[in-house]
Amino acid sequence: MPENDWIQELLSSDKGALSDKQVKILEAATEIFAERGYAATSTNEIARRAGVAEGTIFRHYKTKKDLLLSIVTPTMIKFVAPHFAKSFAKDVFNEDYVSYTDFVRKLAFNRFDFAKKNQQILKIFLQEIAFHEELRTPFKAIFTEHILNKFKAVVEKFQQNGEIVSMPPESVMRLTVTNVIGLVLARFLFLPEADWDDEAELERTVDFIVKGLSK
Amino acid sequence: MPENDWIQELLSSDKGALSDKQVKILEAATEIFAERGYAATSTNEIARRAGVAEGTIFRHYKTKKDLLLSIVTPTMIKFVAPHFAKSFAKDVFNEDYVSYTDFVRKLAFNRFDFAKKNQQILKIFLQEIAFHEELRTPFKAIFTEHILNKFKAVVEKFQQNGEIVSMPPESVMRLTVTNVIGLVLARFLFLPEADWDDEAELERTVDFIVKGLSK
Amino acid sequence: MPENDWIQELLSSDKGALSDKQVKILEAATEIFAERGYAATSTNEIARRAGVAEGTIFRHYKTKKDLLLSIVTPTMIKFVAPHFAKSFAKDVFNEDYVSYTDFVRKLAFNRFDFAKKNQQILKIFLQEIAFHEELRTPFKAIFTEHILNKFKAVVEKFQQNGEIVSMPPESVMRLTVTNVIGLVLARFLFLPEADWDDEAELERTVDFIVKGLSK
Amino acid sequence: MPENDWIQELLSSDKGALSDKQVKILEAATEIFAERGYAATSTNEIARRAGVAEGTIFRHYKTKKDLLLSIVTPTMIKFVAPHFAKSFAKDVFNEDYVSYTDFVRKLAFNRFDFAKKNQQILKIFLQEIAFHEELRTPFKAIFTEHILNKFKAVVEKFQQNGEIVSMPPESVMRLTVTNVIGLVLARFLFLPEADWDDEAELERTVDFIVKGLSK
DNA sequence: GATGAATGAGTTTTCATTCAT
DNA sequence: CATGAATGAAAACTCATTCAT
Repeated sequence: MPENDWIQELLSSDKGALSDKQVKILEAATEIFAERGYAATSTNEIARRAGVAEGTIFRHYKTKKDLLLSIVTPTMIKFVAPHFAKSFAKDVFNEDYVSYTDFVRKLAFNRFDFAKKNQQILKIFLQEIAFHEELRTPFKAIFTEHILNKFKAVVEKFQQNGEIVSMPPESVMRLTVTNVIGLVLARFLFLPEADWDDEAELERTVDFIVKGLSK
Repeated sequence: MPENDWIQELLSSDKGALSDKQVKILEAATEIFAERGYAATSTNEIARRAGVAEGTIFRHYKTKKDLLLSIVTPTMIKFVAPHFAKSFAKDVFNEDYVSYTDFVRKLAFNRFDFAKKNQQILKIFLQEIAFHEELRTPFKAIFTEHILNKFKAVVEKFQQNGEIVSMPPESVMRLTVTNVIGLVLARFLFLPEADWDDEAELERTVDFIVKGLSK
Repeated sequence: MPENDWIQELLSSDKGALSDKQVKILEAATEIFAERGYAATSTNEIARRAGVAEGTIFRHYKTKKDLLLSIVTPTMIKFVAPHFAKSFAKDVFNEDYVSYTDFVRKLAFNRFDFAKKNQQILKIFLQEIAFHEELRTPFKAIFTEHILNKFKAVVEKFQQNGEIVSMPPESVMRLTVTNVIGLVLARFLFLPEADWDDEAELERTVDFIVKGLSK
Repeated sequence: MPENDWIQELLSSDKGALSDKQVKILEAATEIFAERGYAATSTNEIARRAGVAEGTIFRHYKTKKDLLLSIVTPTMIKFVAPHFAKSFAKDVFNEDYVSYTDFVRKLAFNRFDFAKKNQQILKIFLQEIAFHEELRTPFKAIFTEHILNKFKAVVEKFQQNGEIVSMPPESVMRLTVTNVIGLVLARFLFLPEADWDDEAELERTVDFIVKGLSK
């Protein structure tokens, strides 16, 4: 079940003190939130699928929303925060790239892999960020602090050395990110049943971005 | 309120027999569905914002889901079906284009404009299509029948005449669509507050797509 | 539609001023009350089956209960009150009988015929008399005044002349009535689908009563 | 409260795991269903009379109809199914009778006693069987399987030995049953206030049936 | 008279949350 | 710690009745 990879990571992370029941609750909630959406999911159903009593959920999570945040927030942070050794930010931004191509390839493959392992949570995140301030605010903060400026620096570096076209760095970033996310969503959300050659499609997408931004 | 443009069109369309209260219900429901999501919206709140009794909603729409479908379906159809004279399909696909650039520009400006006028409904649609079979099935059917093959034909034509690169037409379509939708979402959903130069950003996006796909 | 015979009679009776729509409402209500019961029937459904607007019902009948009473009361009265020329009371009680057999035969055939023509209303009556004081009180009054004493007199007459057994007249009446009603209910309510020889079964029932009560 | 005898039996039966509140709900529902009829009873009122929250009802019974069936079905089954040691079927049909008189007496006293102890439920049953397929179908099945043929065998035996008259056994059964039920209904439903000498009335009824059917 | 849209009180049912065991 | 019965507030939906047209 690669969609629940995050739980393994949670378990092996420092907080690690998750009881057996707690893990089952998180797994069940993740599944059903992804299937039906947060608001349409009842705690009763989560309890049943997790094989625990309804009261047990509230022993570990004060409210249903607490449960949602407990599922989504760590992944959201892991998506960005640099103190996770193998994280995106470290991998992608804290290295020196010889070319924008290099950078985009790393970015795309890295995030594609991450999405593959966290499909359900990412789906929940995408659905719910629109409706929960508690998700939106920290996400914006983390994103701005850890990603935005580093990304911008990378873009400006390769604009200055002439590899990529002169336009507002925000536009470059938007176009780059759009295509990575677009691939991920098409692959895992919209057309998961289709017959994908992941490697080839990733390469095509990277080539497309780079050529589109080339001078 | 350009987000509710669709109601004007509904009113002027053949079905047109919408009572005053019915319009208010549709407007209120659209607003709140977009704000909080379908499942988190109560009919009581819709009634209050619409200024009608709760029972009135159910006189016009058998169930809450019926109300959702009544809001989303017409827009979904209008998005595609060719018998609406000025529709997307007619505009974009039933013409001859001298270049893929031409086609992409038309597509991007046309859909950008449509999205601008139908922000709320499109947001609702994007949120809810994941959870309602009643939305997914007809959408797939309409999309497949009215868009897919025509789009593919356009792509293959310009692949044959050498304007765009040789790769699976599905990939070309995906990359093209991703960037149009990506722009629309960034503009109206994720960063509506930012300082956008719509014209310029559209042009940049079109150029990017075309250059990225050029041979 | 012999079950709605009563409406014909209503029409031809003195009140006779029933509009076309009114008749349709009475017919529809009778049907649905008999099918689902009074409490489980909505005025909306009555209106639809009658082919009139819901408001029209309330133009003719102040409340839903009014409609019920309008359907059930005349039949209930007709069942007993002597001023309807051809009524039960006249037929059965105001004549001289040469034997109890004679009397029971008349009673049984007469009421069987009446039930056959008023199945639906009788069903409604039986169901609803348990729950509506407005039905129970007048029924008791009419029954006591017009039936009870006359019936008792008949019984006592044939007890005195030795045709039937000595026991409390109330018991004789109960046993007699039970068997007439029992036949009617079995025939029209419980086992209407069975293969009945009405004539023979009536005769059997009459014989049974008379023999059971003989000295 | 002899009308609720069934609950005692339910409690002492194998399922016995009825919580305190559950018993109160069943008692309250039985009372009000009998008073006003199923359709005219609100779950809110049941909850109030039972002294529980409305939600509690639905924790134990998925729907209001479920509650009805939970009340009526066990009694209905107990009325017939032979595996209840002291049940009607065992008592009445599985013994050898020396005469039809013997049989009718046993039947009448036995069912009279049962009715006395289950007045409310039997009233609900009689009212609602007309409107609920879920009640009608199992009742017919149970009745046909456990009663009909055994009863018929008894009748035919005494027709052959000449104690009772030659007529279709169905008619004999109808006349017999009619008078037992007729007595029960008169006694407990129609005229419970009257001054009854139960013993005497039962004897009269038995004598009447037997004499009426004698050769 | 007839209509049917509108009402609002009421109905059944759901659900997050609590708490005694 | 875990349970699951109980809660009560709120949800979706129904319905008899009214009233402007």
